[in-house]
Amino acid sequence: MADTWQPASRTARERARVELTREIKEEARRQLAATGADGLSLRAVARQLGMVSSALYRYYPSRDDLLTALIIDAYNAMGEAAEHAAAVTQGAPARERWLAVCHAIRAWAVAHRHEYALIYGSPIPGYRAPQDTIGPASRVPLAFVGVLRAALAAGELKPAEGGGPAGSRTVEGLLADQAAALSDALAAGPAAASVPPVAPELLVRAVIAWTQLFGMLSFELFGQLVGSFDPADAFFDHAAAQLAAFVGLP
Amino acid sequence: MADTWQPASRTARERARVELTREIKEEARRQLAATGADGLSLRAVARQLGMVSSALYRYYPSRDDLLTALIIDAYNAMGEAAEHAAAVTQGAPARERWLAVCHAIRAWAVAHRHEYALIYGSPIPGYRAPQDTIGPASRVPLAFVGVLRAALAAGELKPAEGGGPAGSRTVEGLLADQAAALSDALAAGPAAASVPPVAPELLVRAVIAWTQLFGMLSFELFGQLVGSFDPADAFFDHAAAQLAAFVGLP
DNA sequence: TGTACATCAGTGAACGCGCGTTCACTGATGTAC
DNA sequence: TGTACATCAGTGAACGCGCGTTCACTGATGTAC
Repeated sequence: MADTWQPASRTARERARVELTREIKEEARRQLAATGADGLSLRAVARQLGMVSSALYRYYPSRDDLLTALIIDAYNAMGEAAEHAAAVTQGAPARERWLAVCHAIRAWAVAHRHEYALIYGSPIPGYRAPQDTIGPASRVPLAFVGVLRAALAAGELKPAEGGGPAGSRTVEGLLADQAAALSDALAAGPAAASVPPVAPELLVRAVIAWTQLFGMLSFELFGQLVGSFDPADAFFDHAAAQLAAFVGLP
Repeated sequence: MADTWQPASRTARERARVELTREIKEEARRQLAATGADGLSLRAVARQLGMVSSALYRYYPSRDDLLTALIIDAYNAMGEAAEHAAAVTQGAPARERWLAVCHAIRAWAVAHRHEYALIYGSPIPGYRAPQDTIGPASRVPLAFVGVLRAALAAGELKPAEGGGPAGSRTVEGLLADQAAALSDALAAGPAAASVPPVAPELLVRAVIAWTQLFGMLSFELFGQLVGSFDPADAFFDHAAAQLAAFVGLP
């Protein structure tokens, strides 16, 4: 699922190349974790690996390509954490699964703050993300959608209604269009097939929950909660529960 | 409210110093807006101002001090936008005021993306925020609290209840302690006096709303919504309305 | 199995760049008598 | 009002640093006959 495997890299050269490509990326990730994205320098990576900086160009054509590899890996790692939580709780009540995914994501983020910042923090100046990142980036939201779909299929999900005290705000206008388009894209997606479609109203709620979740994470990791809910565990638990209720999983 | 004024800076030297200190900061802000925080270089600022880089050290003892000044200014600018929206809508229904503050914050953020990233994006590596930032940083949350307090006093606010379909999750344990401490801090704060205290339950809801709001902003400004609700206006409006309902302003 | 040639990984030097900060200096502005 | 001294803004050169990327090269690994 993660890396594509050459059956058994034929020549020693090929084996060495695969290995070094991985080692370079791993050393880069180590430096990223220690210093953050701007602390990442090709020269430092090469130094640590005992090679000369120009040698790295045999493996990554530029610093940006190395960064891209790290970004994709980070998205995949977090996506895998989310998917794993969903898979492990298959069959459990949807609310439990939802919470499990939330917590898995937070756990990953807390354990990989700099990688989190790399993908969800301020954009890196001068860096433009290539198309290859959008697949990995959507694994997290898709994990949530998966849980919601299963809940729908099992009839566990209260139809999006009664969110605020005055009941649900209706989704209309441009927002409805965007939601419908997104819903169509999901229906056409790979994992779709014969699962129930997600109503625009629910989809909007899911996206709200998604932004809320990452808003909390960014605040926690970037130090915005220091004066208030600093050890954020209790706050996060509570908010995640509210979110579950919000998407229809009381 | 913003800057302290020398009655009428006595000597020409003093006047020049005040002015240049401001000009340096403004040029720095211009470069920040153009390139982002790591694009900010003392030498470039000096160049643009027609002086030699070492001259800046008469005004700011180091790059970090200049950065700090920009950060404080950014917090103050956004805080002022929020406070202004609250002030202008004084007397209006609380829900309207809430939405006005949300929109004012977004408007500022969209118009000042790089300044937004400076204060709400990934922490700058090697930079530690001094104490002076926490006052300005809390103006936005305090603006929300102010609106909620007024709503409480006017009896407009439905007591925090019925958030999710299954009713409000209760606030207990460590979370309750943290909320109580925060509530006390607010009661002891400057703008408090004879206004009604904010119940922990409500406070937690307010903080959830706060994180949600900035979660959306970060996603919008940092490009995470590109595939879904890209022109985010409709989505933001909808979510802000949901948030108002969530804190008890249907 | 052995030789001749092609491929490719890694080297080392260099290019060209920009940065933050320090320091001894000069000349103008301010102050005290 | 005028002079003597102190304060301070701005200069220019320098220190010391690190970076991404290019390029001609060498020597080892792989391939074809």
